[in-house]
Amino acid sequence: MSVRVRIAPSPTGDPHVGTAYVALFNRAFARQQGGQFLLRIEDTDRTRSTPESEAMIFESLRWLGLTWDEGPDVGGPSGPYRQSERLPIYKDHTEKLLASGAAYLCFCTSERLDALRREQTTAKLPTRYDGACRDLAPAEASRRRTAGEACVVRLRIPASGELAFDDLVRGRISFQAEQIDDQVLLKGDGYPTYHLANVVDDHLMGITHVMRAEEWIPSVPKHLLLYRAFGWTPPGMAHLPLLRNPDRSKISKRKQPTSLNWYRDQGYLPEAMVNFLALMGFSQPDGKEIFPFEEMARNFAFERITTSGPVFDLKKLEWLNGTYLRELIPGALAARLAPFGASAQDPARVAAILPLVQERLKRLAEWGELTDFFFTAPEPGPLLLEQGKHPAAEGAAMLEEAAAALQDQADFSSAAVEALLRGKQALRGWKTGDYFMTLRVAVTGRKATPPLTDTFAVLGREEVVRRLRAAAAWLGRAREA
RNA sequence: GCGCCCGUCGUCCAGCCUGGCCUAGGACACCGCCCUUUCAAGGCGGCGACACGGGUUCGAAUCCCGUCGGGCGUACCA
Repeated sequence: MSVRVRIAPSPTGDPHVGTAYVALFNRAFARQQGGQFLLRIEDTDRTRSTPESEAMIFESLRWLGLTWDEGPDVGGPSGPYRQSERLPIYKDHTEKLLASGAAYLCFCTSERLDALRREQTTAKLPTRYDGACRDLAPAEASRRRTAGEACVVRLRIPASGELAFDDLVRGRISFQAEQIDDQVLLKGDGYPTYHLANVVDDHLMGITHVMRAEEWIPSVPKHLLLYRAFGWTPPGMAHLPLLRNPDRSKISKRKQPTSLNWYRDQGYLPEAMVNFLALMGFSQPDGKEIFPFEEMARNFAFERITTSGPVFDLKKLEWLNGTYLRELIPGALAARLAPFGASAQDPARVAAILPLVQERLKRLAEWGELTDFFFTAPEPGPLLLEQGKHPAAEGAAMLEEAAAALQDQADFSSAAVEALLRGKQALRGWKTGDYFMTLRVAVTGRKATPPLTDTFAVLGREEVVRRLRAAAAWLGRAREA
């Protein structure tokens, strides 16, 4: 039987990094096994689901290259892939459960339930449904339902017994039935809860392995009971660790960026993002840390997945991104930079700058701040006074001399300019660091830049001379003041 | 509270299943040095962990028990 796996995100809010994480692992397994990877939208929460959110999920997963074989937008043999479009299916299955007694109708109001929960909490008791409707006579219950009384459908959990399964990454996990609550399966609005929809869909869609986050482990026994009640064989289950904030709580937007949009806008490369996510809980047999998706798929194994929750470390992501950025060929880098301002700039100039900033770029969004002085002359300012131990007068002289010499320099290549400047500096006995830093600040307005003469070559003679003179003039005025 | 999951450097990961090869290895970060006109990149080096306590064993990071710690769940949310 061919492997079929899925991710089942809820379209609420921004596309979450955790969704991409789980998608990656599922897709890697499917790829390795030559199986299918499906995308199912779990939009059973009517109050929180939005089409915008769904669209962003599609978009960001595609951005990461985590595409799916079947899904709401691409179709497939097991559709519909949006749970809101499968309501009759859940209804039918609920009726079967009701008929067999595996589930029952519950007429308790949410007010009563809330009060019950409060009492249990203050009494330090486990908060659970008290079973008020559990033993209603079926005939009586269905009469009340037909009469229009509001109700939900609850799963009837057996009074005792062990519910266990073998997690593919964690081994055997078991629960005692008495600890489990009679879960709601069908809500008052006729929509299924996660538990019902998830089990029914996974079965009907032929899912062979459920790989999802650790937070779902406690709901497995309910699912097991559902599979049993329907007479179905449960799929293999693998629970991935939960991504964590630096304080080790479950990753959340208040403590850490979680939106895939944010990572895209910051200029993290999708391939770096995928590689980084793979590093969270997965490792290559040879210890290699930089590898593409295909290589992850090749070596994927449940045994290679870690059980403890990894902290999402932005620092390491940034490093990884930098390594991917450095490997890009110039044309590719220029294309990636287009959305970050480069598309509005002179392509020839951009191309000339690229080799100078490529190894200094950690995120594409840094492009602007790293290169603005190539496009706009800096305003001479006090930073000029801070350079070296020479007085303002001498600084002005340095700049004037450099400007004069450069003005007559026909060959403006980096090497030629460097030779000229070094000659000047040696002749005058100026300290190397002092001299070049003064020139640097004069021409770029900052203390950290790509190699100076390379920068000069890109800017061109006219521009460099103009900036040197402007800075010298400023220093001259500063001396008078 | 109750249930479940987890516990190796600050962080990610290797080692654990199949005890000795571990005076615990790699990566990020940090610190220092080298290269160097600055910043990067690169090279070299440093700092730094088996949560604790018992047990099993000739021998335990590895097996068992307990304690402690962290996390998740405990919804007509997923």
